[in-house]
Amino acid sequence: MSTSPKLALLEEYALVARALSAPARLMLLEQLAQGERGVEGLAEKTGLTLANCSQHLQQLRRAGLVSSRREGKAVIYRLTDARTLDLMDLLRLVAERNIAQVDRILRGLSGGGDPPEPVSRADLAARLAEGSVTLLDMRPADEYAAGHIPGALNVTLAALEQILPTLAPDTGIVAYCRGPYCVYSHQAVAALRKLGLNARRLEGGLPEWREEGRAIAADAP
Amino acid sequence: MSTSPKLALLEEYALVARALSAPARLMLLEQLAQGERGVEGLAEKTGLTLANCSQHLQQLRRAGLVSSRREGKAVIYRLTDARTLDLMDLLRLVAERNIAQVDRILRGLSGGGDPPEPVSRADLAARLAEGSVTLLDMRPADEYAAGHIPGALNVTLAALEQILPTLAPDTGIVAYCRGPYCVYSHQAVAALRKLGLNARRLEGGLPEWREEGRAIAADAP
DNA sequence: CTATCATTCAAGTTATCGCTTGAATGATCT
DNA sequence: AGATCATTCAAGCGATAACTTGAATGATAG
Repeated sequence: MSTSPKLALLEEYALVARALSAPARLMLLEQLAQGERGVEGLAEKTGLTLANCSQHLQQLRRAGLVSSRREGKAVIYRLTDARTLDLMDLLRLVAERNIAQVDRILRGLSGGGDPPEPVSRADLAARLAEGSVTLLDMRPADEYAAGHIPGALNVTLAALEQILPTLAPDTGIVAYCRGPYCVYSHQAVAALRKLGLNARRLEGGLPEWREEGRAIAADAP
Repeated sequence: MSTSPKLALLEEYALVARALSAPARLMLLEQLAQGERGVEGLAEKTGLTLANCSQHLQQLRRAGLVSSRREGKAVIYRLTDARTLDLMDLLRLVAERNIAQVDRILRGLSGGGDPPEPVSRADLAARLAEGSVTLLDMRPADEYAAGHIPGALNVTLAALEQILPTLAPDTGIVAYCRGPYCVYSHQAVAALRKLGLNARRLEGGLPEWREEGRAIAADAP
């Protein structure tokens, strides 16, 4: 045999890991976790050039993390299955627990202080049912339109202060965004707490919410 | 800020993935899953040169996957926690399900036919308790000595045929080795089935067995 | 069939990785 | 303290990865 089967297997496992080893590809996966998309849309969202984006996507496909189908002239990519999300999540978990630098960055995002515990998805669902919470969706408008948690208000970071007066002052605020890799909800919570408001992040983001089979609202396409 | 916090975070997550993206480092992790070890021992087991092995270990440490402590002049490395094992396992799972090449290699290891379903650890424990199984430990003798499943017979692949006559002919045979990355038990089962014996692999390996809190026997050190 | 559009391929450049070799630490032992 | 041993650092080499640019492919629309 040319190379031992054991090494051949390890090469393949390593290929999967290597696919996850570039920030650009992690960004692509985060986008795909929001829902399937064509190459051009992904390139635009991530700021990659078209050709570069296509190459990254092919690498992800070789690793089995994403799949694609043709639709007219467009090629639509999507996460192969929920295991891809699991892998990303575990990767993040290991980094958060074991790498000091990650802790520093997260602390910086929270404006220095200790960030409050995130709200679990079950908790949020319960509080939404009884109407005792203001829910903010911090993602770009097009992603909000493609699907969001029912009752969520779509706000950008920049517009955050402007909508504050319209909020009921005594309900808690929960912010969410794309998911655990996304920093928008961190930044929103930091900004709100600086203003003395009782704000917390949702644990995970929209993909995790959807994965659990919870309700999703979407604007007509 | 020099680079955005989001990118900085992704760089760190990517660092963890990159640590898993070289076959040499996966081998090191497989060894460390057996138990902690010094650099020299790891170099010997994996066939890496000392300096190279040390560099790989440092990369794993930067990623938070392994930790180290000094003991006299030796530096002992170990897996940081069970999450490292989880990550390796998920990596393998994605590769097995989504990469056709992996299937081909595994089929080749099983001698062409469809490999039989592995035996679960709970099943094995039950059958060991009632004595209705012959258990083979296919790892090198020193790893067997450092810890093995009680009642297991230590055999090398080469010596497999010689010990066959000593086995009770009507009990099932279960083989295990280092864990899911290890091919010894695959090869043992293929060889035994070729001889018409009822042999199956244990699901996972010793690290998973230990992780579940099951009994381990060890020779006196 | 030709034109068009989204995507992919191919070639080239710069940076990084994995490995080797030889020297430098840093903790023990006499 | 000096010698010894395990490990780490540093420099150098060949191979590979990421990104850019420009051309090729493949499906649709006219």
